[in-house]
Formats: sequence, C-alpha cells, structure tokens
Amino acid sequence: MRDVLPEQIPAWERLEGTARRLAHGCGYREIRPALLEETRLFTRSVGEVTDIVQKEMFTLVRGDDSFSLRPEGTAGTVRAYLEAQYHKQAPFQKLYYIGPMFRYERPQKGRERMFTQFGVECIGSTDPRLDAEAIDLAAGFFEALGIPRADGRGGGLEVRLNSMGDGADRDRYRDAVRAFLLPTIAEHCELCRSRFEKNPLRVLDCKNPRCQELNAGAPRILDFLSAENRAHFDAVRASLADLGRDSRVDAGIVRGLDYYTRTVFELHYPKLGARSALCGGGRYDHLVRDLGGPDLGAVGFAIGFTSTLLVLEELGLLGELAAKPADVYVAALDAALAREALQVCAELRRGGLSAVFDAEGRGLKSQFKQADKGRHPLVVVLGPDEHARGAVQLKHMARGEQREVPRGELAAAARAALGS
RNA sequence: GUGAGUGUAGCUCAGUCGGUUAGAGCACCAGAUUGUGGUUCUGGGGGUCGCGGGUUCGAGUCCCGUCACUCACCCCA
Repeated sequence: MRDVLPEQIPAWERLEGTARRLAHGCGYREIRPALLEETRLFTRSVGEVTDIVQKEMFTLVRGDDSFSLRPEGTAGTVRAYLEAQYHKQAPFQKLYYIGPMFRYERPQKGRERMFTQFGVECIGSTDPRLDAEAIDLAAGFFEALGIPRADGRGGGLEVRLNSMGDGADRDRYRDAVRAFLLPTIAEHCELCRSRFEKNPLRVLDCKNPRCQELNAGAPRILDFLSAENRAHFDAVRASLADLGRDSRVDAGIVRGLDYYTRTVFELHYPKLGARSALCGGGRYDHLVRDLGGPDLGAVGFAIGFTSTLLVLEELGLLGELAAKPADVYVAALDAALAREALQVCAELRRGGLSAVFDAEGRGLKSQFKQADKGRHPLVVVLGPDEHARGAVQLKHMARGEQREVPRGELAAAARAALGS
C-alpha cells in the first residue's frame, strides 16, 4: 500500500483543486458515495463476467451478507442517486467524486490496489453534447495541469473515441465477429482461442503480431450501429469539433464493464507505454434502470490520479510544488525561555500568523538552521536581555534584517514584515 | 492468477574467490563563532546486511524457504 506523505500533498492538492474547479465550471456538484457497498451492486452493474467482479474485488462476507470495497465509482453514485430519490424530483444531475477505489490485483507501475479516481457522472439525459462536454472536461483537466495535447508523434494527450452501440447493435456485431474469426481461429494464439469462446471481441485486442494479421479486415462496430446510434455518435463528434477538441476514432476501444452503451472513450498518454490510459469513460444509458430506477441516459468518466501523477513527474511539472511553511519560527536562546516561546507562538497565532517553536532542545545556531531549512520567512529570537526589556528580536530571513520590537507589537510587526 | 527481478545506513548505492572491526556520497548531529541561517572546513552518530533455516572452521556473499517491493503478462484508472 502506498501512503501520500506530507511532501506529496501539494501535488495532490493541485490535482484535487483542478478537478473541483473544472467540474464546478460544468455545473457538477460533489458527491461522496459510500466506500463499502453490497457486493450485489457491482455484480449487477459492472457485470458478472468482468475481471473486476470475477477476481479484483475486496469482499467481506459476514453470515449471509456480502460487502465489497468499491472497485469503481459509477455504480455507487447511481445507487446513491436513486436512494436520494433524485430521479423523482430532479432527475438531471451532474455529480463528481474524488476518492479511493480498491481492486485486488498485482500492483505495478501506474496500478495500485488502492488508488484514487476523479470521476464525473452526468445522469438524466442522452444529449450527445454532454458526451462531448465530459470528454472536453477530462481533457481540460490534463491540460490545466500542463500536459500538452497530442502532437501526432506519440507525445501529448490523445483522445480516442468509439461507439459500442446499444444491446441489439452489439449482439449483431458479436455474431459478425464470431463469423469472421471462425475460419482462422485455429491459427490464433492460445489465449485468443479461449477468448473466442467467452468474448470474441477481445480477440481483436490481441497484441500478438500473427493474430493482428488475422484480424485485419475484421468487422467494425461502427458499421453495425442503428441509425439512431449512428446519429448520436456523429453528433458527439460534431460537438467535440465545436469545442475545438481533436479526437481519433479507435474501433479497438471496448470498455471492460458491462454497463457501457454507445459512446466510449479513453484519454491516452502514449509515452507511458503499457499503462497509457489516463482516463476512461462513456455512456451507460440503462444502468439507472438496471439498478431499479427509470430508464435514464447517463455519461461519465474516471481519471486515475496515480497515472496522472506519473505523467506530471515525467514531464517535470511537479518540481516547484512545496508546502507552505509556518510564517514564524520562534527561537529561544536558553531553556529558561521555553515557556515564553510557547506564549509568543500563541500570540502570533491570535494575530493571524502561523508559528512554530523548537522542541528538540537545539542551540540557537541550530534553531536558525532549522528555520532556514524549513523556509520560514521570519524568525523571532527570545533572549534574556530582550526579555528583561519586554521585547524580542524579529528577523526577516530573506533580507537578513533584524530589529528589536516590543512584545506587544510583535504580531503587527510580523504581519507588516510579511506583507512587504 | 502467471512470469521475472530486487532487498546492505534516512536516501542512492559499492562490497573482489566465502575470510578479521561492512564502506562511500548525500542527509543528519556537533564544533570552528560561549546570542544568529544559506557557503566552507573538521569531527561524530547511525546498519539484527528483509526475515527464517541450511551448508561451512567461518555467510552480506552459496543453497532452500518466506515476506516485501518492483517490472511485465492478464486487465484496467
């Protein structure tokens, strides 16, 4: 398990802050769904035969009850939506979340058992402009962090788009793929032969060169879309163009979760290699109905913070981030002034400043080193001579200037020194 | 779940053919200045060599097991 340590918090706050700002800009409101759900919620929504449900859930069984840590955010969000009765009062809801997800698998670069996702779920409409808006929001998130757009040579961020059609389209497509593969399936790799049985569409994703040759000329899902779904897909692309957003149709995108319909998309940073997808999402027009509500359209995405941070690190975009230190470091010349140090800190805090004191018994020189290393802009020195006069020394570290100020004026003087 | 790799100081790592007291750089602490930071110099502290077992006169080094982490596959954020 990986912890987020204080040194990394500025980077995380930047991701969270960017996510919130952009989501709010599109009218999304934050929701914090439960981390623990009934296992049945995920088997019903994500799908019985998906990898997530079959082998990646952390599940706790107590008697007849079975609960699982959420492996993704959409199911819980829709469950919360229905439980809050939004579908009766105000069915159109734009909701976003930032929080941990859990999948039991072998960790590797960009993949962890506990990871954080920023996701949005727009429930209550099938308007294709919302698909485009969501894609633009996701891409805008990465751009706001400084990740460049695709440059056509494998650098930058790529938007890949596809449509999976609706249930009927997909059934016809699956039959066509099966018919296409049947004559050559014996020549495919072992893995593909087993995939052919349970999910022939996955054969098309195989990276084996021989299999790819055999897959050339395979039917494309886009050719099997109903007129209505085709129109929806075209409208999404037109809206993306209206937003000035380039996208590439990638017939290979077949989202792994059962609830997806029509629009599916991924955002990739190809230089990351095997694990290049930074964001995945799409439309799930029947999930609300499948979970017991009315048949409402919905679209959403999820962005992984782990891989986002990986990209930012690779691009050197995290270097300058540092936590803000306390305004004042209070140094005491000897142990007799220890109590005064605490009092002075309290006075400064009442004056609206942050302040810290030495608690390791350091000498004055060492306290200055600490103040310097901690990048505290101001140091207050408590000495016996000043104490006798009811005063303290106030030093501005960057300027190297120091002067004596009466105790009673310290907070005001410190504020003034900081402000200038 | 499958395959491979790596575990030595806080961090990055060296450690010969198995041989005495396990090293370096950085970081940390102290002094050089008995009331003042960043540079410099000098000195210092710190390691059950992941853990357990085995071989051996002797194991950081070889063997077995185990745990953790990393990378890849599967799949995905």
